[in-house]
Amino acid sequence: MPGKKASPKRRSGCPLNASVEILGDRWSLLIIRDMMLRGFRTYKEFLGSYEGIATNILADRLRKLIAHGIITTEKNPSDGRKVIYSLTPKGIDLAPVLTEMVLWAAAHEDTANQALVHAMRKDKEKFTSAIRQRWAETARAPKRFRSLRSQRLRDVDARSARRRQH
Amino acid sequence: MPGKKASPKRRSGCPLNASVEILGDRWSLLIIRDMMLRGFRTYKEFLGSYEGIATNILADRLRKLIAHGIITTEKNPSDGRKVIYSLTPKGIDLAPVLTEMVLWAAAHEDTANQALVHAMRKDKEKFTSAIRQRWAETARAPKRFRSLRSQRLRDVDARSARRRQH
DNA sequence: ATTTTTACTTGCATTTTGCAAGTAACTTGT
DNA sequence: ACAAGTTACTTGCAAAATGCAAGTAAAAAT
Repeated sequence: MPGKKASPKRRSGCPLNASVEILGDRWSLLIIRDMMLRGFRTYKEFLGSYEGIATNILADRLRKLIAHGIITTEKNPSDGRKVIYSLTPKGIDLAPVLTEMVLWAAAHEDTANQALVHAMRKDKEKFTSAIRQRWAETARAPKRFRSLRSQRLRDVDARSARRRQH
Repeated sequence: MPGKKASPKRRSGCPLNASVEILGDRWSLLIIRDMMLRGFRTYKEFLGSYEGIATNILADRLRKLIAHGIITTEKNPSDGRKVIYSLTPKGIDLAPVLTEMVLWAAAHEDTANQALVHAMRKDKEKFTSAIRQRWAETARAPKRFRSLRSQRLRDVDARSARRRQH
């Protein structure tokens, strides 16, 4: 397998350890969520997400996700300021991880977003393949991300407006 | 639902955010792994695990996992020094999360433990229910944890001996 | 030409992590 | 009974990661 490279200093060869070293922080998976479920593709969108990531942390996490081959960047040809972030196949493959984490929390913690949870619980396979499908579409036509609306993270959708002003 | 309590200050109601706030660090899921897959139940065993967690961090993580209802403690009646840690149903329900994280890393990173990965990939349902089953057994008879041997994390099993001496 | 937008970087305080060295309660060996 | 482990931690301190506010450069809009 050509793409598989071992990180120079990993604590162990255990696959779970690899996952935890790559994704085990408070922000990386939320960025993936925003891309996968909300169709976010720009720095500004990530910054505006409800949980309120700090700009330096966001830059750092995006850099690391790129380094791990989970996302890629390209310039927006119609607007030279914008950088478009996309999920790679490796990134899209995180859908099942995300799904299980959502279902676990929904089952055991007090959380919002019942619509999303129901959709996931009803048919995991269908849900993850829908994400895959939708992402493949938007890769060609980056604008349309409408079809997921009804299943989106409502509380996050509600107001992305809680960002610190300066 | 009686058991579901919201953490006082959570960044958002999104279930993924809840998971990430509870499990999103470099150690918590490794402790769960050691309990679930290796049958570890004491502080000393966790300390000796291959990745080499620091003792103060371990104490902190165990405290937090208890606070979140993922594990519980009881004293070993035959040896008053020992504390026995056990997974709660909430903790056992992390098996699918763990499984997907293992499969993701196995697919995209250079990792060891092909036996475990094959077993998981072949039949996820079977694997997680086997863990559930096995844990239910060991809850009654804490000693026997033999049946998982063949599927265990080999590199972790290999030598738990790399602990810093002082 | 000036202002605004976008994607960042920089500096600094706070928090978390990691390492080494204790310590208290209990058990084991003599 | 008593010294010597064992076990499950705690404490102190240095290093790294995080979070906040402010700044900057390039491109676009006015």
